[in-house]
Amino acid sequence: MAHKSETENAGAELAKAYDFSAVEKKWYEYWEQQKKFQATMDDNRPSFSIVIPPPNVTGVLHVGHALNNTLQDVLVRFRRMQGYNTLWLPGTDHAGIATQNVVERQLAVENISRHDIGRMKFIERVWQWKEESGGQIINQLKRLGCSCDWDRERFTMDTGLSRAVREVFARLFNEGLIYRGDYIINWCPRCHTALADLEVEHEPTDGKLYHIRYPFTTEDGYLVVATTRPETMLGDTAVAVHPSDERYNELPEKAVVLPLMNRTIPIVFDTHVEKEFGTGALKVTPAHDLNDFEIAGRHDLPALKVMDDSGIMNEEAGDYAGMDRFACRKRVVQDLEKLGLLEKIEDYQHGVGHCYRCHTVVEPSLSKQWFVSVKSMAEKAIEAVKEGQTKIYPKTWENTFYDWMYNIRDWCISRQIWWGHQIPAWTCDDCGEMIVSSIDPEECPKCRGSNLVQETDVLDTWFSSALWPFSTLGWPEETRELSFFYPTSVLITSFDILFFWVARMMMMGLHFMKETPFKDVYLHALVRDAEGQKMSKSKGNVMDPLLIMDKYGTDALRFTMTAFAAQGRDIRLSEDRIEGYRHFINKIWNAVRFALLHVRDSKPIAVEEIELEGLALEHQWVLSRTNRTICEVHRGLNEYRFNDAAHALYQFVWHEFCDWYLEWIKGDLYGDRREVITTGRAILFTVLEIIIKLLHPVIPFVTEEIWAALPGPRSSVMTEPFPEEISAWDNQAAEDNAALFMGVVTGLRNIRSESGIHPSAHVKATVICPDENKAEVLERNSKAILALTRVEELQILAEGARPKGAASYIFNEIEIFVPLVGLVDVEQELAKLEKELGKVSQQLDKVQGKLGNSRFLANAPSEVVTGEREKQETLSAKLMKIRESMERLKSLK
RNA sequence: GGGCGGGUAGCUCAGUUGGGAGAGCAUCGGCCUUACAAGCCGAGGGUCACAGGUUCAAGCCCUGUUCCGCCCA
Repeated sequence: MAHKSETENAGAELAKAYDFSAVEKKWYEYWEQQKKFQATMDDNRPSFSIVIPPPNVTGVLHVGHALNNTLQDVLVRFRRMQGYNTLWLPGTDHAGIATQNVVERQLAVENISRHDIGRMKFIERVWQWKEESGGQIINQLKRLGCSCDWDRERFTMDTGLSRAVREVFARLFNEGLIYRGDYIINWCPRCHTALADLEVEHEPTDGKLYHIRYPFTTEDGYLVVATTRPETMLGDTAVAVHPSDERYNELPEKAVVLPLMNRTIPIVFDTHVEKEFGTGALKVTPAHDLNDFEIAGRHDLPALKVMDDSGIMNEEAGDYAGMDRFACRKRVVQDLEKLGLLEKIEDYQHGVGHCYRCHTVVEPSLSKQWFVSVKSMAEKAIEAVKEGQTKIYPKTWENTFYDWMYNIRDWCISRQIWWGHQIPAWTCDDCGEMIVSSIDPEECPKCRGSNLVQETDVLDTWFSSALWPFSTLGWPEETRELSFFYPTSVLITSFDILFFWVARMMMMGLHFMKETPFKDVYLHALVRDAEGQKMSKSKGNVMDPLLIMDKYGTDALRFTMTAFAAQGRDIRLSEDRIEGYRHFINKIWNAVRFALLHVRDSKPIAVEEIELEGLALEHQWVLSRTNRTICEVHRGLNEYRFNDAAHALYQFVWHEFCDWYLEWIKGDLYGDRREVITTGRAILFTVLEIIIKLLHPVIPFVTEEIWAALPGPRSSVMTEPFPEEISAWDNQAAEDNAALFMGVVTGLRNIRSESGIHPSAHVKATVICPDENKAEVLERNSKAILALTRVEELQILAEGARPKGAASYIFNEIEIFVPLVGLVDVEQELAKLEKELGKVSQQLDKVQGKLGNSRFLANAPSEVVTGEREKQETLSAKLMKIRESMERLKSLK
């Protein structure tokens, strides 16, 4: 046998433990350099595409990203290996408010505000910040191993996407689906901008419910209204009651005096008033409450703003002008108290809206804003899901999706900030004409004037994100990319942006591309800490994936994420789990080290060339198991059951390939029969290669390192064909026979362990197996049994006298004995058997109960009945053998 | 108030047309057996939240109760 010299690279010895740190960097650089991630566009291959949920340009990688992007990469690598034209398009989002906040904080250090430097300069600063420190997350995604096509990286503010945004805006405006108007919107007094309804987070807050008396104008008496925001009363223009509320059937007059302001305001009747709330009388503040605004519209009431954009009371607030809204609240309450107009104060828990960016309490406020009329688009999106053009996984989210889409309200898209896509609308200073256009107009189409002033508001960041699946592919141009990759294959994202993003992409995609943007949507869960708490900086329970990768390696993190990604359930992550999967990575590494000792001079057999007929049981078995694992991995990944795929791999690699197969074939490999050695090596090599390929999408780094160390010429495992089902390998008989073999081995090990026989002690064993075929299987594999159990001598008999002083184990109809000359602990053995007897007879009772039931026999399918009959036979045979064993032991006493 | 999800071993969770309760970790016992102590071998551990119903048969289907979590108003 010719040995290759130690210096040769292929098949070189691997280090004793896997050192991921050097390996990860090396391979990522290699992949990037070799352009392995680049999308292909071959006409004769199917396409698979994913657009990344663009992280905020201000973002840093958190565990949620790690989960999200691991799952995407698993699918992308899987499909790429399968030969699809695969595109994973990366990029970042300009994150209007968040980014503006970052740069404003920077300016604050220099003691300047954005207003000091003006809009142009400020935007320059933001771009400068973006170039210097934005997009850190891109490198962090690379660290995670993401195989994105980096040459196609996009940014929501880049030229192409900005063009798409303007195009969409202009078209929707011309179609009448974008309009501008005065409505109540959510205003953040800190960010100085409007927010969409979705951008407001409602938090249960312990507040007060103030009951305030509004006296009648001439008569004695008063109406009592209840409010949680008494400062808004300064802007009240009416009081409303329900027309069928008996308490207010006979009002002395139809007006009251607004306390503190001494203004007479009418009492109106409106069916939208909740009779059960408070006293049933509602103060109406049209400029600061959505419901009130709607009531005012029905009754033609004026709207009076009493607060400015910073939450400071304005001149309409009379004596309270200049006060902060919360200070004003206190003062108003004090003053009412003094006037004897405060009926009572109750503790009251209610949801208070906060800005999702800065957490300031949001103020509903009347304001002129731009809106998208989404009703008709929402209907199409609903239809697309109902018809299955887009499938949502897990399916349970479909209902939530419908529910929200049916109740959708127009989307406020204007933001009063500077960083973002400035709305492409101009007003002619000369004639007042409004011009909306995708390109900058040079003159007013109406009066030919050139004094055009552009709208200062910018668009909601989600407006540009909504276009992501087609704007990134070159729309509005009809590009080759669009024809290849739109609609995308699947969108993978977290459920918490189903409405923010997914729904809006659906609407825009259907509207402009006439086709849903993705065939599937997979919504994954939230990553929580070990206690199930949401991770947050303020709680201090965040786990930094970068530190995790430093400590345990990227592959360990990725495997953990994949293994825990069960549909519909949040992930509780703790370091213990990641550590556990690092052990798995190391296990693979060591299995390969072992294999390399043997396959160095071999090569794997081409799958179709394997002669299954004459193969030894261990090989037939492992091939059968390999094939089933291939199928399970396919199914798991096809159906987004990532955890199933990961568990199938873990179970097979560790507990079948390592624990059984490798131990089993040692006898072959270390034996002296050349053809046995050759076959053993070849099969081992074949299976090993399949395993590495199967694992690659989940754990790309270690598999690539291993792949390179395997003998033979080879390039990247990334571009190897992914293993497909090999149905010829499916072999139930081999699996049954292997189970028999394993049962006997386990029985012997059990006896050794339970009887306290030291692993190095020499023992002999007897197996009584009445079934000829089975006995023959055991006979053929008896050398392996000896090796795996460290038994010296094994007797396999069809029948015969059971040894008396022996420990025993009963496995189906097979009895296993290890004679313990004079050493057997009779009491202990009896106790063991007694326990076993109890278990078995309980099982038998259950089975006999069923078989004794005529309705069971009549109704159950025949294979179930047959199964129960077989079970009955096995169990009663076993029971008999246990009894016999016990008799023999008792005779020793 | 409305909707959704969950309650299965000590912990975290699988359990896909109803038909033998599973995994990982943890625990206990024994082992440095020539790939791996980041390992190997063996073992123990569950009224599947509770109550009822459908069925020959329920962790799974139906009804109710209860607790926890999330979303919306």
